[in-house]
Amino acid sequence: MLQQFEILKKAGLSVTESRKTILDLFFAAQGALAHADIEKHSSINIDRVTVYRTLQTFVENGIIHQIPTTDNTILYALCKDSCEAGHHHDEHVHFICVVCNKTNCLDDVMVPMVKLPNGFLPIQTAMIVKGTCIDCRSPHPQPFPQR
Amino acid sequence: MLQQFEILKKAGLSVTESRKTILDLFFAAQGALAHADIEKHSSINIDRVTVYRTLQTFVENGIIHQIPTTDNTILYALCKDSCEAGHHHDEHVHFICVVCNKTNCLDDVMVPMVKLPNGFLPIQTAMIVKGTCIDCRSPHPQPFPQR
DNA sequence: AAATGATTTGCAATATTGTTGCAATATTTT
DNA sequence: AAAATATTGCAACAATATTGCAAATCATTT
Ligand SMILES: [Mn+2]
Ligand SMILES: [Mn+2]
Ligand SMILES: [Zn+2]
Ligand SMILES: [Zn+2]
Repeated sequence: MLQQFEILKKAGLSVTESRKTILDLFFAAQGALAHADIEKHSSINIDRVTVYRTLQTFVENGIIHQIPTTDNTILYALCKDSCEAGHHHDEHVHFICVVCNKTNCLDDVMVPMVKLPNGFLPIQTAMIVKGTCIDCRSPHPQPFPQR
Repeated sequence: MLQQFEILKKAGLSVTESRKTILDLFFAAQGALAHADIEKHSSINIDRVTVYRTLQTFVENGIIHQIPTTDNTILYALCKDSCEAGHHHDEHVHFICVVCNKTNCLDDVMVPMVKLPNGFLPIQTAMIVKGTCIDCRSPHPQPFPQR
């Protein structure tokens, strides 16, 4: 209830209904969200355009980070406190379950360093692991794929 | 001239003009290609739909592989010989230059292993490094961004 | 609390990107 | 060369993304 307010304030952004609502969705979500997940969420009625602009603003201000995918989609997930505008600090591994399609931030698994050939100067590294999550291999798996 | 023919034959695919032409593009390219790069290539006149279907077929048959991105796009690059239908074998690092936007397969840089928390069973791992390439830091940089 | 100015939002219009069915064409097999 | 099979292009459609602008909301000042 108060948390979104603080995050937006800290980022120097106006505190609007849309932004609070979308932040809420991220807090409630068990994994990363795509634009479509937000737009099509049942209990929400925010214009597509506003969703686009909000996500962009949040990325630019270090509130959420992007996760690359291989399906013409971008996933977004909440940043940790350490992220700042322009300079993200979340080089953790992302895990995409190929069964339920849920994407987890493995906040405790850092992306390992890797030695690049001469001439390539790294700025940021992403690591995406595809596989199966525990829910999808347990005796009582999720009945349906998520996305 | 003969190479595309062999690749298509080996994959058990019909050898068609479109497929040979698109394969040519990949051989000529200095980096990975997006759908749009192919569709809009000057010296080519293949229907959008055919490009979609060709890329899909090539991926399914281990001729090209996908590279995840963070801009509602999928990049594609030629596979090495070791790739087979259904089972790709190219867990190498990909480098995206943030200046010229060229994407390189670093074929010799393997994606490092990483220990996951309990319950996450990995199948495939991707690693994308963003940074600047040598061309874009040399005294005579590329005049214009590519994409 | 009301007024002011700055920012954000929704709408409409448009552009771009992706999907599907089907007939015409090209390729492979006989 | 003919038959069988697979691919292509077109058309229609669906989904996704971008832009300008007026109305509404939010922050700041009085
Ligand atoms: Mn994350
Ligand atoms: Mn590659
Ligand atoms: Zn799962
Ligand atoms: Zn470059």
